[in-house]
This record gives sequence, structure tokens and C-alpha cells, in this order.
Amino acid sequence: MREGPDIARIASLVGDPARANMLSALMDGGALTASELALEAGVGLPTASSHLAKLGDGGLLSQSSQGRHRYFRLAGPQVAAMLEAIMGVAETAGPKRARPGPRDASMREARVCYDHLAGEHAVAMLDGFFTRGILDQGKDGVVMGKAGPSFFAAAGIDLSTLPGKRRPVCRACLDWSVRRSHLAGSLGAAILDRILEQKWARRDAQSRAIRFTPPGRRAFERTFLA
Amino acid sequence: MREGPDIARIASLVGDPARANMLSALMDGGALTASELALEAGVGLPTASSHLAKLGDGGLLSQSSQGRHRYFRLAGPQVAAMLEAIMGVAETAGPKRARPGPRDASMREARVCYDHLAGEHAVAMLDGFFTRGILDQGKDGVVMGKAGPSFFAAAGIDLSTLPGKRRPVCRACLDWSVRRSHLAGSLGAAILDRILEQKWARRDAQSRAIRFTPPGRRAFERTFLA
DNA sequence: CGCATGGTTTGATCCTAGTCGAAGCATCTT
DNA sequence: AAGATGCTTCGACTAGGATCAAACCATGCG
Repeated sequence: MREGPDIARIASLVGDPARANMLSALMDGGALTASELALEAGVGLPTASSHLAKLGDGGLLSQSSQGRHRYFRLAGPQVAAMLEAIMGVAETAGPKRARPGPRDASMREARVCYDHLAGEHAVAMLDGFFTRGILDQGKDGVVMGKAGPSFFAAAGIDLSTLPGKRRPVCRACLDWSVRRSHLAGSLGAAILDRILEQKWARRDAQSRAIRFTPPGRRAFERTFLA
Repeated sequence: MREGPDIARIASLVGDPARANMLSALMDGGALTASELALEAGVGLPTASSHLAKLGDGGLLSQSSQGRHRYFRLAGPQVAAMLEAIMGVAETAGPKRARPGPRDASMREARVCYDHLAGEHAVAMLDGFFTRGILDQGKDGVVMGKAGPSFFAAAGIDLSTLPGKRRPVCRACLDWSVRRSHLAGSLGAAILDRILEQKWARRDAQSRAIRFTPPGRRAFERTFLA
């Protein structure tokens, strides 16, 4: 008999297919209503409501009521990181899975992870930041490097607005498709915002995939990849 | 209805208390027999056998038969990393938990994570490695730095024996208690080996905690922490 | 107001999955 | 061989939990 964190309790929350679908649907960091999540999970409204209550009690979801709508979102970046970690082993440890099709390929290339960019592009970007001294691996994880401030200013990102919230500015997040780190934290979120704001890419409505336009991809590479 | 990795399948494997206990017991990277795991999980032998079969099919455990014993261990470092991630949210998202007692305090300070050192000491060590140029954050994650070879030679670790296996030499692993990275990979494993071999510390028999002897702690700090 | 819409609660149903006793294999010991 | 030990399989029992229909609140709109 062991002690330690009650891992079974929260794993069993994720272990139900309906709840897992809901959580996956929220992995893009957005907020959805109970009925949307019911649809997403392929389950009736009462069932969904019950599931959502459990996820709320379990601390995986936060809820906010607006009028007669009730919005649910992931409780925080840690929850998203955990889900990515589970996806990682599901991908490799899972039984013979159909090889990732074209849709999955675009997910591998670029997708939203909670509120920041993930996938091959994001991993390459973080690598470049390190080698160019834009970010550094410091005492408290990832930290701003010497070349950082001027770089981000040139890229149109205002660093002064980032601190102040409770979340760290820089954070590393393990990528389940590439299995290397990409940049999370408020800086990661700001970069994704910038990409979308410039209309270099748009979010797929159905999945978490990010689709770059051809000129957008070039602009992204010119700006963020050396 | 979503696609993507079958997250519910593997989360539900972890979601059963008996299986969660077994997995926790294996988090130290060691191998245990079916009966030991049954005891650890507080469950009968037939039940344990059934659980172990499921964990094996699910790809979370690897098994090896030696004589009439059957040994089980975690399938790989990714599985351990996932479990640590789940522990992380269980720790924060969990409901009012009893504040960590003395035993948990020693776990936070130093413990085994699969096959390498985790906890505050390990996080401080990796930080020091980065600032002293012993390791660097390179294109492919953590990589040997300029000062590395001479440093590890002085510390009694033979780098030439490390590569060759399928696992990376250096890897970052997110620490659930401190929520910052520590060093995994074969180099991380070699450092832990060295610490135990020098008898600077011993492993707690019951938990994953690592207990330094007073002179051992000084030697560790002198050797690995600046 | 009255009605529609979004969400929760209740109650009943059903089924999966965890549990163990007993019997069955396999392997080691004597 | 005969016995002991470690583990798995089989069979039966049970409990927990997922599900939905129907009734019940709450909010917004005309």
C-alpha cells in the first residue's frame, strides 16, 4: 500500500471515453458550453452534465457561468501538459494503430497546445531560440536570453505586458508528437497570438491543427526561425 | 467525436487503484514479481495477475520470465514521465490533501525517478550544470557542454560507456514536486549509480526516497553542485 | 407574464470490470 | 517422482458507474 498523490483518482477521471473526448476538445485552450461538450463526447446532455461536475470536482476543469450558458475550460497548463504526456504514451505504447493520416500529419506539423504553438514548427522554433541566445536555460527553467528583448521587439511582441499574471513567462512543454520540448508560458501564448493576428495561419475549426498560408509560413520562418 | 491517440484507454489503465499502486511501486525503475506487486497493491494474486496482463497488453509494462518468477517493470522512461505528470496535477488539482508530512519532505528533497535522481537536489544539480557549461541546451534537447567531459571524468563517471544504447544520454524530465526539470537519460542514471556506489546515500526500502548520509551530502554538494 | 432554451437532478436500468476461491500449469527443489 | 512454489485461468459474485428519460430550476426573450 502506497501513499503519495492520488494518481488513480485523476487518471480514472481521464479514463472514461466521454470525459477523455471532452478534455481533448478543450486542449486548444478554448472554453466550451456543456451542450457543445456533450456533442463532442457523443453523449446525452444529462450524462455530460454529470461528467462535467466530476471533472470540476476533480480540479481538471474550471467553470464560469455567463448568463444561461456555462463555460468549461481546462483548469490550467499543468492539466494540458499531463494530457499531452498521456497522448505520448498512447501513441507509442498503444496497440497497432493506423498510421497517422494526412490530417494527423498537419497536427504533427503545427497545432495548438492549450494556448501556445506545438508540433514540429514549435520545436524547431524553441531550438533556434536557444542557439541564438534569445532564450536560455537558467536556474528557473527557461529564461530570457541576451538577444531576447530586441528580437521580440522586432517580431512585434511586447514583453512588458507579459509578466504580472501568476503564470511564468517561459516554460517548456513536452511535445507528444515529436517528443521534444516546445515553448509554453505567456510568451508562448503571445507568439501564437501574434501569428494568428498577422493572419499567417488560421486555426482549424474541427481539430487543434494550425494551417499556415504559403506566404504566412515564409513570414513565420523568416521571423522566428533564424 | 474526436480521433487522435486513444488517451482514455491508457488513462483508464492507470485509473484503477490497484494498478495505480503497482505502477507507483515500479516508479523506482526496478523490477518486481507478480506476488510482490499483489502485496504492494493490497490485492489477491489472481486479481494482480489479471491487472498485470492488462498493463502488459496496454504497453505500460514489460515483462521478463526468469525461472518460475515473472518480473515486471515500467515499459520505458516515457511511461515514468507520464506518471510524474499525473502526480503533478494530482498534487495541485487534488482536493484538500493532508499537508505533506516528514516522509513526503524527504521525497521532495531527493528520490528515484525511474532510474535517475529527482527532487530538489536533482533540480539544483541540473541548473548548476547549465550555468557552468557542463551541459547545454542544444538542438536535440540537452547536450554535453564544453566543460562536461573533464567534469564528469573528475566525478568518476565514464562517459564512453554511456552511448550505444537506444536511449539518449541526456534528457530533461519534469519534476512533479518542484515542477522544474531534472536530468534523466543514461547520464542521469549513471550519476545516481555513482552516488549509490560511493555510499553517499541509500535508497529507502519502502518508498522512492533517497537518504543522504551527512558526509555523503557534503560530498555530493562538493562534487555535483558548483 | 408565458414560452423557449440551457442546464441540473432524480430515478431506474444495465453492464462493465474488479474481486476472490478453486482448480490448472509450469518450474524449481529434494 | 513427489512436493513446493509462483503464477495463470476459470467461474461466479458483486459493486460501481455510465447512461438516458422525465421532471425540475434558471435565465433570457417577446
